[in-house]
Amino acid sequence: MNSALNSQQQLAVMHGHGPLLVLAGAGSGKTRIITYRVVRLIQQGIPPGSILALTFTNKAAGEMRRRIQENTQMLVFTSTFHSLCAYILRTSITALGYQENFTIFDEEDSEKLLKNCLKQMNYKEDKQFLKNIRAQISQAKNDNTQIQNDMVRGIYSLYQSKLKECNAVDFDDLLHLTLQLFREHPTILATYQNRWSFILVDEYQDTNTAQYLLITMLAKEHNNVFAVGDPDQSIYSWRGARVSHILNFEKDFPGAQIIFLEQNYRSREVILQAANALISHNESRYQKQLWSDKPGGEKIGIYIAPNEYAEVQFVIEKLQKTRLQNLPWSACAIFYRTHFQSRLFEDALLAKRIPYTMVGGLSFYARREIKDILSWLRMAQSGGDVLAFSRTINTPKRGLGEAAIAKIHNLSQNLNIDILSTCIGIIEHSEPCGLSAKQIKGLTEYLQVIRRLKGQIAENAPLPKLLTSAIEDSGYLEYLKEDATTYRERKENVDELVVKAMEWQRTRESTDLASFLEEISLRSSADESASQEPGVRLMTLHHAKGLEFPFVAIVGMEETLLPHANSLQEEALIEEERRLCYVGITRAQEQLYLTASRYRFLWGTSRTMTPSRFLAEIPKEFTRLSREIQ
DNA sequence: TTTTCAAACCTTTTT
DNA sequence: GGTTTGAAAA
Repeated sequence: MNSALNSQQQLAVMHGHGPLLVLAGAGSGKTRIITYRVVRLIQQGIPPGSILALTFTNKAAGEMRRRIQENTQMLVFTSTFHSLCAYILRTSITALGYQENFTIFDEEDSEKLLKNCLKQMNYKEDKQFLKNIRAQISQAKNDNTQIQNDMVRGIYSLYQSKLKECNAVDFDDLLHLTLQLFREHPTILATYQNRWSFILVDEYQDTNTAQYLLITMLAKEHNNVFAVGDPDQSIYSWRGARVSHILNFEKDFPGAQIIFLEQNYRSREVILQAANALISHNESRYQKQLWSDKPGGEKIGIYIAPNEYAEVQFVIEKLQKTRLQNLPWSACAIFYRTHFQSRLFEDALLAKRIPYTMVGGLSFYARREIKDILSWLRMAQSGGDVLAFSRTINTPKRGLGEAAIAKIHNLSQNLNIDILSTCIGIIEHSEPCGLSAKQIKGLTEYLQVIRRLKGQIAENAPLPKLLTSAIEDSGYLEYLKEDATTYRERKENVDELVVKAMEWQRTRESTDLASFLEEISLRSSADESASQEPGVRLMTLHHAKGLEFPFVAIVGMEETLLPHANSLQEEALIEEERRLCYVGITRAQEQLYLTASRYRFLWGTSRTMTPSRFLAEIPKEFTRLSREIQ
């Protein structure tokens, strides 16, 4: 199997013990190297259970696990950092004062909770402020730093205690609490240090400090870290990723070796030359020159459109031309900087009856009806989940609005018991709470549904059954019918959820509710898109990382879009935008188009746009101008 | 408590 | 430009 590898790749795959950093350019077979190395380790007699492979998405983890299994018939622990942490916390979180059936809050949940905090502390609740505080809390957790500002620190501590009350953790907590767990309980850390003697990390350039610390802690015992990454593809600094981790590797892991992979197996030479030229405009970077053994290729098509409709039209024409060369639609991809740009392309593709799939965007599991249904299960599983409570208690209407929820919540604080127990207390022990007779009746009905669900969970009822109960017994289906305009779509989604649950149950080992809910909360929107689906791919440049397509169009190549307006003030941010553009370009195998528009309708008015500086940074010899305008 | 309508927001990227 | 949110009326 190693015969297909070049000498540098072989060195990496055959590497023995000790830390190794593979600086791998775009398309140089990064992920393949990790997979091969794991296979090699197993063939050498290393127990599969002592290998840990970390990837950026669940989808990548799944693919790697599958390939390793195909080659060795062995199962290896492959996961994202977040899934790994959820796994560790699931068995040990009680040491930190949470219950082990904790819930993982998504963005929406944690934002709502933080908003409650602001309200309670009488701070203003406007979006800007909320976003700012949230970013600071997130940064503190990901950077492993303290918050300096007293006010923000106060909000942070209230937010954390509310999370604990809900028996919930947010995304960043998964990393942060695992770090805390390892620090405060060295014996727990030791079990994992002993268990995983070989640690492999993909996309190392995008690890944040918390993730970096986790790796160093876990690897302390055996010092076998195998990290693969490309500093030129670091595009997540806004999420706390630090390129310094990859640049300091030799210092952090003494005795580390470094291997460079500079042969690109993906793109035509002309595309690669353009990419090299573009990225060389970044001041702060490691010099490297990627080369391709696929000579020539069609020059890069550049088109500056008079307006956004002409831009869309141009891309569609090129798509149709490509289609004539017998390529499936799924061989084509359109990349854009921000999600809202997808709209025009969707409309046009729909009109032309060209099939397409959007990667990312609103996740299936983020839809309102899906979150409502899942909240019933969350509530039945963990009675302290205040957000799940307020989501379910009055949907459908039971006469228990915001005021009633506040009363129940107050009582729960006074009695110091969770929200569900409080409700039971009100009904069964007539705990005084100031609710009207009608509201008491509503609450009784609500509890009956929760009780039935709890009973079914206790009896280990199959998941689809649980979901159907949550949908039907709760009166949710009737509630959906109230809005005839959305009923059909929502009903379809709800049915789809049951189907997904059946599928899930069929393919997993552990089929309990907790693992189902956990997997859903950790699944990113990028994980959902099935790669077998037909159709042109629409996605953001961030989503494009790790993928490749024969045909690529990067659209909206304009100042304030790419580079984005928010990055124009700082050179470091512009360099990250340039890397983003570089990632996009290096996804293309055969054909690449870069397009911009002179005018664009934004925020309700037509605005004049300037072609992106990145277009000018690509030497003319690699491009051809399509249909010159003006 | 629920419904309705005007104002406010939006458009960075995500595990 | 379209959607979501909040304050006032029913």
